[in-house]
Amino acid sequence: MPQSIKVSVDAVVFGYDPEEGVSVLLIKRKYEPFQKFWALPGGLVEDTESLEEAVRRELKEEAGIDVTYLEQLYSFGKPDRDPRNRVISVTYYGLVRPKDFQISAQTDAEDVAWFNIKKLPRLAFDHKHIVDTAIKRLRGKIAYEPIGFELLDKKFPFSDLEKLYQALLDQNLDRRNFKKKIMAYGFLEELDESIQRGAGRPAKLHQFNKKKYFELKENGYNFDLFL
Amino acid sequence: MPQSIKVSVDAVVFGYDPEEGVSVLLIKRKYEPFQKFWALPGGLVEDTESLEEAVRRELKEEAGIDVTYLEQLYSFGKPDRDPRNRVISVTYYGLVRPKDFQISAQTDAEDVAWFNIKKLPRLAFDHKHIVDTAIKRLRGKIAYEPIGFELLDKKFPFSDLEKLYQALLDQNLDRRNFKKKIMAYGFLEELDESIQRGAGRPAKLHQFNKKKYFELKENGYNFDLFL
DNA sequence: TATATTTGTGTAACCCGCACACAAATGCCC
DNA sequence: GGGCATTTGTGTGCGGGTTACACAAATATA
Repeated sequence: MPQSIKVSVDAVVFGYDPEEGVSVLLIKRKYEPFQKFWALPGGLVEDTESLEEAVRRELKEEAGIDVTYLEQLYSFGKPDRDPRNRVISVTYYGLVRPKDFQISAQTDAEDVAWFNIKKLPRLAFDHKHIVDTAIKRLRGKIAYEPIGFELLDKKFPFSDLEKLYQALLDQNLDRRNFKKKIMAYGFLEELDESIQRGAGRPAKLHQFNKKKYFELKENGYNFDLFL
Repeated sequence: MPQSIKVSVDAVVFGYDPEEGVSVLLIKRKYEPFQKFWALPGGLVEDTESLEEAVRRELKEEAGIDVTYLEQLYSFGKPDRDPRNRVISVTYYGLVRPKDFQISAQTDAEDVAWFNIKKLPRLAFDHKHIVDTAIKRLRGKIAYEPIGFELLDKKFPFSDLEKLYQALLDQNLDRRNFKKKIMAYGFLEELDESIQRGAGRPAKLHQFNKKKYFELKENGYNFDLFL
């Protein structure tokens, strides 16, 4: 008896906005099962594409976005996770700057939207579980790799970074110590430009130097930020 | 056109012996492709079993072992990783006490053996890459979770633990500081028994207290051992 | 009996993480 | 225009934890 398992990919795409906090991209299902439920973007892998290609294709097709950072999360394979037939899902999580894209519902989707990770709706299939796994992973990851920058503008005030970490880790950070630690690594550059947003003293813009980061990493540097 | 992708599981099972170092369990393939090549134990997932069940079944069938610790590693899905047809492999890594089992080749396998991770033979498919990924993951993991004990006897001299970490991390550790740090966590108990192996002063036996570990973990303790 | 081997143990220096408060620059309201 | 609210920006000191380091104890072996 030949195997009859389907392979799909699903993506947890995170976005960030200093005002809105950390969000996840969801699509509203047009068809059964779980019609009108919100769900993760994803779909079946085609025979000739790699897993990562499949994810990027689906994200483009279903929501019209390209992620700047994409990493495999976990593979979910319980026999009954899809009521129709056996589907194992290889999941990924991605980071994106929401302002860079105009999201829009395409075929198969009735709607597309960003949801703050603290205010998620009911999700289809085991997608809630997948999102939880992704959040846990992201929290762990930012503690030892500077991927947070993928969520910020190219140039950003330092407070954006601080707020991002606070939103992700759900805890307050001491501004002075945080800046000291980050700047000590040497991959974050302070620019001469400033930006003014609302009230308060203007903030100097900062920029992540990816090349410098990789140089340091090559030389066996390591980056544990916090406990 | 329906999808025609097969799903398999493969396992990187680690074993340890204070004399031999860290080893991986491999099987010698009986059939093409890669006939007579060494490869990871694994095989196609059956329609009704979960991924983890599939791994455990294959390990039992192909090598006659039960692992004490098993965790998902990564899913490999390049279209051409199997020359016959499209197969994506969900891989796991496991830990086992080699002495607990008498490994033996079963159907499909011409032979089964432990190979020191520093002296691996050429491997079939992309299995070399999988093993490398597993080693990297294991190295990372033992730095923040005490899973090393799964590789040691229930009762062991402290030097076994020290040697295990040195073998895994490929670096020397200061005995006094290492013991201080480990014992400070409070989940390792020093017993009254001693053991004598070869020359030298007899060593007191130690034992990992799993229950205590989980208590500590519940209470929000965390365990980063080294940089 | 002497030698080699392995286990077992404490202290002092140093570095890093953490706590902590006030001034500077701007917007906004009156 | 002045005062107030808001946000950014910056340094020091204390304490705890990590690291470096050496010698005695217990046994096998020659």
